[in-house]
Amino acid sequence: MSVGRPREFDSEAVIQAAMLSFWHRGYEACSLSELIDATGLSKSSLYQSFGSKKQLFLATLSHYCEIETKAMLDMLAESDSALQFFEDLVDSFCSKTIHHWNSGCLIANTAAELGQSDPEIAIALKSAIDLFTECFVVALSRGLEDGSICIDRFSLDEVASYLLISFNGLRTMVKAGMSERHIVQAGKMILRAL
Amino acid sequence: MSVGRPREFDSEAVIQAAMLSFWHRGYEACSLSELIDATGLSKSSLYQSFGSKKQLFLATLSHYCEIETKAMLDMLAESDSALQFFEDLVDSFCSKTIHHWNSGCLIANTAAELGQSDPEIAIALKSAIDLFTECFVVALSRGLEDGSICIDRFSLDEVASYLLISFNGLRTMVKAGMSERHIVQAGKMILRAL
DNA sequence: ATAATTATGGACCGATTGGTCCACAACTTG
DNA sequence: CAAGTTGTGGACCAATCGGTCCATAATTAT
Repeated sequence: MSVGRPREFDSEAVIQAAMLSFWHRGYEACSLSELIDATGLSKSSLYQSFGSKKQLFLATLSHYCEIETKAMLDMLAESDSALQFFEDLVDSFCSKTIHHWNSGCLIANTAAELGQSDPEIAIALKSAIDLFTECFVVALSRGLEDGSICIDRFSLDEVASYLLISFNGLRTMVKAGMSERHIVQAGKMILRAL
Repeated sequence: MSVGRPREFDSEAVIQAAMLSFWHRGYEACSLSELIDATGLSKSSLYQSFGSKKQLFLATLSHYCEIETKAMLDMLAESDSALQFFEDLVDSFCSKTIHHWNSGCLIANTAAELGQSDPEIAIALKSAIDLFTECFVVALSRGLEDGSICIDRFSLDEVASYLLISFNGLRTMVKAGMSERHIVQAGKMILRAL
């Protein structure tokens, strides 16, 4: 074990709490005092452990990618078919309309708010895109195997990108307050491409 | 003419300048001093004319809707067919990948950053969505007339919503730095629904 | 026990935030 | 010209921003 006073908090729990704050409020709007309240850490502990607000944010971004892709792959594994997986995924986006629990997708939010303005965040966004795309590629290829999905004229990663784009649009528009009927029908139209 | 000292600036030009600042930097990140620099107004003139940062933002939102929908309807009027119009629209989104001139769509950016957190902005977002949807409905019905577009199983406004959603996803992902090939191919897939 | 190391809380920092206020400039109307 | 009205620039404001620093607590290694 290392020398010195042991840390009194669970790093992952802290990142999880910070992630929720950033997710709900956006990067700029989420102040240090909010992060301190949410994580329960003192300012100095936060800075000692993560260096800066931006670095903490980058950590939450990669944590987000990790848990979201893991959740999707679990969901895929339990689905009867790949198509069913995608339908359930779309349903989960839409159902959040009702519960007012919607904060969109952290990646899409970050892309919209910060885009390419910061090089480090731009890199994180790019790798997040790649990760989610890869996740959908896995699902799509299972769909080709189990016959629930049919793809022609496009490659797997192109279709995966299409889904990523459409799903992000869907979640953002849910957040924007689009009517549930339009969201649900759009979800069906998106999946008609499969 | 009204009594008192006449104002020395053009309201629309000020809103246009403010719009560009908000668009490029986001609501929270765009500070008052930036707005003052961009508009050329003094702080007191800005507050006298618009009341607050938020109200100025609301004004820029409605200005954005006005000029963007007008531009789209002009584009539609000059298109050979409605399908051609949508293809050109998608091309215009994609070409911005190259020019690094991309700031996404102000409505989508605002939805992602602020969502339902502020009631007045939520209302503005809703009416923006309705306006853009209506714009697409017009284009789609022209497509039904000129035969360039075929719709079955869905109503006009549902397809319009689908396009709004997909286009917003597209523009956000351009901003996120997705590769041009994936963007272009996704654009094609989106339009396959028509 | 003591030295070394790390964690923590809180005081403190300059800069900036959105916003107010007021003296004065500039104009119209009588 | 005087009275009335509105626009403008800049001084000013409390609050908050992200961030630093340091004395002290808590632990391990010697």
